[in-house]
Order: sequence, then C-alpha cells, then structure tokens
Amino acid sequence: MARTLQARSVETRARLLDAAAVVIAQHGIEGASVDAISDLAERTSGSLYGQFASKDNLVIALLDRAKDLVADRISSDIAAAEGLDARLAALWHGFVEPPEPARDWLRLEHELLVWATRPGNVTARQRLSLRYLAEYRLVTATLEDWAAEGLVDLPLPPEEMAPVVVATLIGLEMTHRLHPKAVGEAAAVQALRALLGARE
Amino acid sequence: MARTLQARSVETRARLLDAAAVVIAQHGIEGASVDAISDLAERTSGSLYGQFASKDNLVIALLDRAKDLVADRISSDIAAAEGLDARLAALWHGFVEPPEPARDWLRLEHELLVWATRPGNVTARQRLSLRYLAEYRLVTATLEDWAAEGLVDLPLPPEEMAPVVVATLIGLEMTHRLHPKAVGEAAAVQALRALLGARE
DNA sequence: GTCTATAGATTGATAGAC
DNA sequence: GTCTATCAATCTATAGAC
Repeated sequence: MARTLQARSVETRARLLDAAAVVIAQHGIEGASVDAISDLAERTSGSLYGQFASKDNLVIALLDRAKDLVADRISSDIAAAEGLDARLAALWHGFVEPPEPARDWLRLEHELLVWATRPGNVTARQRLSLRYLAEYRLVTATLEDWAAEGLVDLPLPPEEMAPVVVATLIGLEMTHRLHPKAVGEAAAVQALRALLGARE
Repeated sequence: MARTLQARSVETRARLLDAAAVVIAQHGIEGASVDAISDLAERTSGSLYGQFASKDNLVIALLDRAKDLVADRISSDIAAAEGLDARLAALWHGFVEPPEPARDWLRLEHELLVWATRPGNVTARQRLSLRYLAEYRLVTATLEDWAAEGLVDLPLPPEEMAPVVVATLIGLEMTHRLHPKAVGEAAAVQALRALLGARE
C-alpha cells in the first residue's frame, strides 16, 4: 500500500514536470501559471505546492532534468552516422530541426537559459551552469575522438572547443527559429566543418 | 506652444522606451510591469497607454529600435581595428563583453528574441525577422570586404555566412553569461578565425 | 497627452479536510 | 500527498478630469 501511494507521488511529480515543460515552452516561465500546469498534468495546484513548495522550485527541478533525454538520442544518432559530414548533419538535425515531439525541447531550454541568467536568479544560474559543464565534458570527449580519428584538426584544445560548439548550436537554433530559411542543413554543415577544422 | 507639447510627447515616448529596456533586461517581459516601467520613466501608466495602447505594442516598438545604437558603435570599433585578429577581438568585446552601460543590451535582445519566437507572437516575430535581415546585410558587406582584402577564405558565400556569424555571436554571448570562464577572448578569436577561414 | 482613480481579472500561495 | 476553497497581492487596461 505504501508502494502504490509512493508510486502515485512519483507519477504526480513526473506529470507536473512534463506539463510544466509543455506550458513553459509555449508561454514562457512567467506566462505559465501554476493552474495551467497542474490542469494539464490532471492534478491540482495544491499538489504542485506539495511537491515543489514554490513555482520557482518547480522550474529549478525542470532545469536539472530537462535535456538528458534528447541529448542521449543525439549522441546515438551521431555515433550511428558514418563520416564527418553525416555526423555534423546528425548534430544539426538533432539540435536545430528535431522531429516531434522533441521540437519544443530547445524552446524550453532557451526559456530556462534566459530565466536562469537574469541578474536575480543566482541559484538557478549555478544549477544550470553545472549541467552545462557536464554537457561540455560529453562534447569534449566526442571532439577528442574525432581528432584521434584524423577527421578534424581543431583550432583549440577539445575542452576549450566544446563550449564554443555548444554555443554555436544554441545560436544557430535561435536564429533558425526566428528565420527558418536563413540557415539550412548544408550551410550549417559547411560552417561546422570550418569551425572544427575538417580535414577531409 | 504646439511645439513644446509635441516635444514633451516625444520625450515621454523615449523615456518609456528607455525605461522598458532597463526593466525588461532585469526582470523579463512578463516580469516587467507597466507600473515599474512608467515609474522608472517618471511618468504614469496612463501615459504609457496613451503612447502605445498596450504593453505588447510597447515591446514591439522596443523591438524596432533596440539594437541600432550599439550596432553602430561596434561597426566603428571594427573599422578602426587593424588586422583580422584585432577586428575579431573588437567584435567579441562589442558583442559579448561590452562596457557599461551597454552591458544589458544583449540581455534585452535575448528577452525580445525568446518572446518574439513564442508560437503565439506572429507579428512580433515578423518584425524582429525584418530587423535581423537588415543586420545580415551589414555583416555580409563586412565579410565581402574582408574576403576582398584577402584576410579570409570563407567556407560559404558571404550572404550565407552572415547569419551563421550572427548566430555564433548570439550563442557565445548566452554561454558567456551563464558561464563567464568557459569562453574567453582568445578562444573566441581563434574559433571565429577557423569559422571564417582566416588566411593569415 | 498625461494625470488620478479604479475596475476586472489573474496570479502565487496558504489552510485545513481527507 | 492531494484535494477544495479562498486570500491577498498584483497585473493590464479603462474612464474621465484637466
């Protein structure tokens, strides 16, 4: 019995986080009311406060788990691709033009990023900063592999290159959202090739 | 007399826009109340509605005039610099680490960008899109100059390269705000050199 | 065009039953 | 832990005087 109650609690938490991700991606953090979130989760705002104590806390919890799912998928897509261009194309598609339902994932990521870097939100910024550090480590490892394979001749050490690559992808996605036709797959691949010092 | 009344009106409009830029950069668009904005402008919320009819309209007006001032300054800094590295460093400093009081300019730009690209805000997105198109044209012209001088060997035609450069700078700035130590001037210059296919 | 005053709606959060 | 009910604060926007 304690099992099922606990399971119910875990599910409520997950439902609220999922709902928050959707509503925030659509309306922004301040535009996402606790009522809208709990309604979509088919729970009440009372349960939201039981789980997270405050709206800010809910957003911070979202910050921690937001990206991992999609990041994993992108990694496997890249690993499956053969040759540098195919891998860069996989990176582009995974990041900038992902298929549904992941399309909104980076929208959410941007909302969180902008929110967390507001002068006031110190806790959130530190939290997000840690998660991006982990992200950089993953990219660093991938770049090291590519360099070892002789695919690229990086203009910077892999660990300095990683944040630049992430930053470039973030910027490309944001530009692409504003201006879908300005940057396409072919242009992105060429730009990434130059950035990484492609050899072939 | 009509002169001075008109002048007062023009000044009110400017004061409201300036105040909106400051408050939005700090608290985001939804977090910036019309009262906070009009207080900082030393006007009342009534005058705000007299000028802009709605809060959204005020933000859209801000969208149109936001960037020009700083863009001009950056252009002149770049023109003054000698050699490719100095120009890229000027670009980095103007964009990512501008001196006060321009520090908040890109914060505002990001708030507007995220807001305008929400699924609902069609008008705002189109408006901002136009402004970025103008921006791309400026960057295109600069890249053409650099290519003509033999400083760079671009991996893409200048007009396709321009949005990529802007996107990269936007991403770098966002990353830098989250993580000031992750990317420094030296790394940014090296990365931009690679991206542009620097020859020297 | 700008002010004062206020309407009308919505928000984040709390109290207490179960 | 989740619910119902509700409060106090805040917000956008409007009305009418000047």
